[in-house]
Amino acid sequence: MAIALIDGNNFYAACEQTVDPSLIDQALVVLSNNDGCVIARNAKARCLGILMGQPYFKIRHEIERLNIKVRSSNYALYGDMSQRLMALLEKHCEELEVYSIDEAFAKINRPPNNNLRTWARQLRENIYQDLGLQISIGIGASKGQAKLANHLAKTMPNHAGIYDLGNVKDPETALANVAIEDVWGIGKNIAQWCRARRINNAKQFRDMPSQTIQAKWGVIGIRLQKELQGLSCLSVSNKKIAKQETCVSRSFSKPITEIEELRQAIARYVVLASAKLRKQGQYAGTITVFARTSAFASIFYSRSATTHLDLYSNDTSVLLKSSLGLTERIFHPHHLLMKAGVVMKNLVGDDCLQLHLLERYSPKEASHRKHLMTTIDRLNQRYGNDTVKWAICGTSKKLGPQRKYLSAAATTRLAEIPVVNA
DNA sequence: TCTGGGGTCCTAGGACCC
DNA sequence: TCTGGGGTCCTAGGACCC
Repeated sequence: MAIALIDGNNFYAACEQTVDPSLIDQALVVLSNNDGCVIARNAKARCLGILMGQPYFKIRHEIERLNIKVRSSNYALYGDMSQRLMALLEKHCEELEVYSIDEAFAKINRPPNNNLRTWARQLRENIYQDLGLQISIGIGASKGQAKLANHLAKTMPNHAGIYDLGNVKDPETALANVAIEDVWGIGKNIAQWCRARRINNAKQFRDMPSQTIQAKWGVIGIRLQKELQGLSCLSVSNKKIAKQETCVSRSFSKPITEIEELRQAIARYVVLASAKLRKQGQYAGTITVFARTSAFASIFYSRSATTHLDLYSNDTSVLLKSSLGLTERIFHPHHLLMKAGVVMKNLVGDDCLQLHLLERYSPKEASHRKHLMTTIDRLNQRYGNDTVKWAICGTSKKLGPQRKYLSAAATTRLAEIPVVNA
């Protein structure tokens, strides 16, 4: 059994190009919420030296000078394209684990001749034909190897987006060519630690004494190493695992200094988080709200406050009541607050919801409330997020994100479908 | 002036219990 | 002066991912 990692190349940028043909052949970057920094770019923009994570305001002039196109992130579009991609992959793989918006692990049986290239090539063709998206496929004996192979599929131009660590001539050299920073699971800190010990690439990490790794990085480090050695420690599973927490947070487009504004912001996030809970079929037992200055502020300020609910809930008005009471505890009038959020924790599913002697509502009321929430969710889903609003959320523009370069909801809104002139 | 958002897993240490 | 041992639960913080 082999494991493949399949992902969309430059996914966000590619999605933008599929719905706007004028972007094809152009260098393109996609910005984060609030048009903060670069979170995706296509090959052309990369060649022009645009890096991931660069703050937009720092490179705006350069981007204009180089005539690079810019888009604000459009998650409705990416989410929808992702669903289509995953549905297609499911058809072509034995077992599929959706790992992120543009990635999935797949289990595949190796054919007797050990050659999976034919399967992979066919899959790439199908996806391109149906969605206009390019994918890369990495194959190995474990998730770690599959990730590594996927990296090689992208960086070795003569492999046409497919790399099978279990069926190539010289995997050792390829491994030695993967910088330690590019290994899945190795971030800034572990990489720094490795470099200091002259462990500079994936091969050296795989072969270093495991006791050394164990002593510093514990089970996580050991697991990483074993995965690279081809010993599978992380299983591939298509089961949806219930979330342990759910968070909604945003940066503001301008700093806020009034408690009323903070209250509105928290209210908006609670409304979104409650809808998320209902979609996931979960109820929260604990709510944390937080507010902070910009991470780059001269004096950093950050406060959080937590409350435990008497009864688990996913009813927006119940959660609003509990969380708004916490706002005073996190507000500070002399700090320019730039970001706030709410975290729902201690989540339980429909199936293991404990009944309580002192139920909040009578059975009849409870059923009414549930019906009300479902109706609100449906209306908002169908006609857009703010169709039914809670008055407490207010109308302040500061709290909404800045998205100057937003593309159309081309796949999720009938009125915005791209028009093709024959 | 402007620097994203939403997650997971693991560990250490404190509080508390018997 | 002496001041146990073993366990659980919770939280904060570190590290990482896309």
